[in-house]
Amino acid sequence: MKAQPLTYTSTSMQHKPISVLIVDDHPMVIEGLKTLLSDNPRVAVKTHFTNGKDTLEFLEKQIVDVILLDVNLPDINGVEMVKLILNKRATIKILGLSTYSEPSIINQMIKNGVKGYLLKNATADELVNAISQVDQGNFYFGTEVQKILADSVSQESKDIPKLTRRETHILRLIADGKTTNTIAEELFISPLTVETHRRNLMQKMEVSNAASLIKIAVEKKLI
Amino acid sequence: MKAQPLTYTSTSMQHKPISVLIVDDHPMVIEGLKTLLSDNPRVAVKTHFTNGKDTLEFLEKQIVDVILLDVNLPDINGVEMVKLILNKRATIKILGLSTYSEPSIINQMIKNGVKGYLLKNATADELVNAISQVDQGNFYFGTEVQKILADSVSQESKDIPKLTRRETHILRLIADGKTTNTIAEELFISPLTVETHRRNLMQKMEVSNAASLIKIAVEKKLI
DNA sequence: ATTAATATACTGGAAAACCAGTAGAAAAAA
DNA sequence: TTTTTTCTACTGGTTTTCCAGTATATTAAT
Repeated sequence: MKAQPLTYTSTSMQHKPISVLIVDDHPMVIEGLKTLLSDNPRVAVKTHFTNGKDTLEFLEKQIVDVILLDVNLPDINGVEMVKLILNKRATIKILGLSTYSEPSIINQMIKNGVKGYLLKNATADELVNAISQVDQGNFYFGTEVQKILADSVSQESKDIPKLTRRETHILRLIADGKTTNTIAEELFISPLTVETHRRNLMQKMEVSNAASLIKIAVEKKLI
Repeated sequence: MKAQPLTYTSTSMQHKPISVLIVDDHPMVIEGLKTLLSDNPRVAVKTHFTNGKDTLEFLEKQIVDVILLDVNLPDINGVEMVKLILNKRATIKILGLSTYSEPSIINQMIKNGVKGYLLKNATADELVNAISQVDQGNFYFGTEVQKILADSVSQESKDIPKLTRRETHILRLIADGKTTNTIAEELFISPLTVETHRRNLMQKMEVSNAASLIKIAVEKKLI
């Protein structure tokens, strides 16, 4: 059942295999991935590298469909790598790989254009599914990764102090870069009142200046 | 084969079909989706609704695996619906549906927790794949949707004045709510220097206070 | 009807930000 | 190597924010 090289089915037909490049500074991981993928005729591991520089050089001349990219390379960090690779070869699908899942890094990598993210404890099935999905141009993020991302998001939008309507309004105006006096004029109230609101806002947001106030407000999409 | 309740296969076992709820105010679309999905035994369309209220009422008592949710409902807008649905039933996977792809709305819906987004010109294969992926807890965003999202991102980060490395660094620190003196101490430079950088930043960003500076910086994802 | 929350407004003083102009040293680009 | 950019630093003065209180009229909520 698994020995048949040519098995066409209606939906998932498998033209030529997906060419994959593995980039990881840990040889053990490389071998592990190769083994896991060797069973599957839909995937062909083309070669591998253990650092960023060699990878980029290789990509000058050759191309692959999908890159399994470890986040922790010795020479160039993962976030930067994604940018450099896509700069060179915009069509390559990059699948981030990491043992741990640090939300900020994952977020940055997504921003830079990775198509998916896998933890290294992924099963063979997950691995193949992920490769196949990103090869088709879709995203793939493992359940655990999603959970971590969701956590970081919910943390972002959690404990947002409830602002009164007036406070929200004034916060928006502050964020627009308007001065206390301008706001006061606009709202037909005393500048001192605006000041008080600003202070209350800062207290509620637990910050000590308007800068942080606005940063938080913008980030939490309060305005 | 389909009558057997227990059929385990190694990889793609198809327990019971994925139960799907269609929510769209356009009957034509509903029928179209039903037809497209009727061919596939892995998907079972449970029922459909043409507005948000009925959908939410239904979900009080019953549950489905995946909801195909149109963005333009007559009573409740799509973004709001996602929030309301997930509030009630956090485990339901929502797949956004829309004829056009408005970046801002898509972004908001993603933020609110949709697992995927499909344009209405999707093929049957895409549709089934999307449903299957989100049912498994993965994300699915069609190629076209991704392109639109990428565009909106690049637009966000365009015409950003080029900041020097030092300026970027200091901007980040300012946005963190640190005072000039703190920054100076951290960077082992004079507060006056920090001041100069701040001024240059404001000039480059064409604003007249730190508030606007940070707002723009955060919005354009410079930091 | 009473309590609680919200929006309003003030004083007065310390700290920080903002503005305008100048200028030398170091690093990068030509 | 010369030029340009970037990073550094200063003077001196104005404006704004920030802090710590206090207090009253108007709304909501109980």
